[in-house]
Amino acid sequence: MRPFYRATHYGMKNSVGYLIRRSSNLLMPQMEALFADESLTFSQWTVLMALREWGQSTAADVARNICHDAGSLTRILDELEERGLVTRARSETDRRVVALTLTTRGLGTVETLLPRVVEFWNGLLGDFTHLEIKLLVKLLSRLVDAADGRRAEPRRRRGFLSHRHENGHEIGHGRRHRRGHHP
Amino acid sequence: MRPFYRATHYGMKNSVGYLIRRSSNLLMPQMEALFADESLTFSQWTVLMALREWGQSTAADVARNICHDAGSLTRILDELEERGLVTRARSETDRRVVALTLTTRGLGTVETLLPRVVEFWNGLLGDFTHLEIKLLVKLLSRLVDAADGRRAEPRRRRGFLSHRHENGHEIGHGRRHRRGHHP
DNA sequence: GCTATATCGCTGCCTAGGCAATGATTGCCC
DNA sequence: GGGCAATCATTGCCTAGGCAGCGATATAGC
Repeated sequence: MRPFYRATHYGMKNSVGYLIRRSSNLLMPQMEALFADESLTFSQWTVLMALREWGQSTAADVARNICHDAGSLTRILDELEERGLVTRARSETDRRVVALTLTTRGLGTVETLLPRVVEFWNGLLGDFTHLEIKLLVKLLSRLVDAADGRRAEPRRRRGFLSHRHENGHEIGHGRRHRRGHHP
Repeated sequence: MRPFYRATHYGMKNSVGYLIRRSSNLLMPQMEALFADESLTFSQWTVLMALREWGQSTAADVARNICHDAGSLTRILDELEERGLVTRARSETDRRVVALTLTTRGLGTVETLLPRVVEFWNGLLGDFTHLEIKLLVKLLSRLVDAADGRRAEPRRRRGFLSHRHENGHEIGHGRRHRRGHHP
């Protein structure tokens, strides 16, 4: 395949990287504004969505799915757990693993907020045809896949929890709210 | 226009927001890896590209163009100036404004790094047809425009420097390298 | 059974970047 | 021509998130 870009013609206007970054920088704050009254971060929202969508899973899996730092995710989960939106339960079959579940309250929050998100996107994409949106989604998905394949293969394991539904018992013994908590 | 998304069918796989964020999170680190030996941040790179592309402009304009926090940009410029890649010159016609110019060294850096970037993107988009890439760029541009229009109208002024080429003189009197420098 | 290696969740540390406030300017508008 | 509001670059403050390192556990090789 003949290459698309040439050094002599490469500009920001036709650079996918620049456009991605710019749209990300523009969109994330606008998304967060939708959750202001629930004081949810966009990252927190994404975690809730991920759990709703893929059901029970582990922190490591969620981190990979939403492409987020695992260490940072721990702290997000701390808060979500404290607010009663998700549940952590240590797995019996693999004691390294903590199974995450959306509580009914957490699910409720998602269902409450979802209409706003949908409305936001419908408004934003107001003068895109359905075909164009589908195309955009498809192209972006392929881009993500390509970018994902380029990271030195942290192979995405089959979800260990996807077929078994038995899981351990509660372990919520007093988590600190945030970092920097040193009495 | 009939809306595209519905709350009942909204999932991450078909969500533009999720895809944008994910690709951004995936791509930015990979881009930065390209500049590791020059120890350039992706943000720094973007600033250099912006200056190369739009010629001399002001910090505020660059901040808007690349959609970056102006305060943070000051610090980026501090470093770029210290490394001799850009030049700050206070404008004579509007003394609030500092005109930014890419030095020859800065331009050289861009020219050196550009082939890598081009190669990276050509590789990443290896199994996209040219038409698909053009389509992606066009759709993303429209998305950016839509998202940009939604921010309460911080009206993008005509570049004040775009037609006059006279500008002030040097002002590089000892900038601190980084923040937190308080002797 | 025993060691080496990988993965899990978690923590401390550090930096980039968002936000708000500042002082210096400019232009608007009456 | 004299305020008033907007814009500029800059700064300090604070937080989210990337990174490296940890102990616990699991797995593979022998």
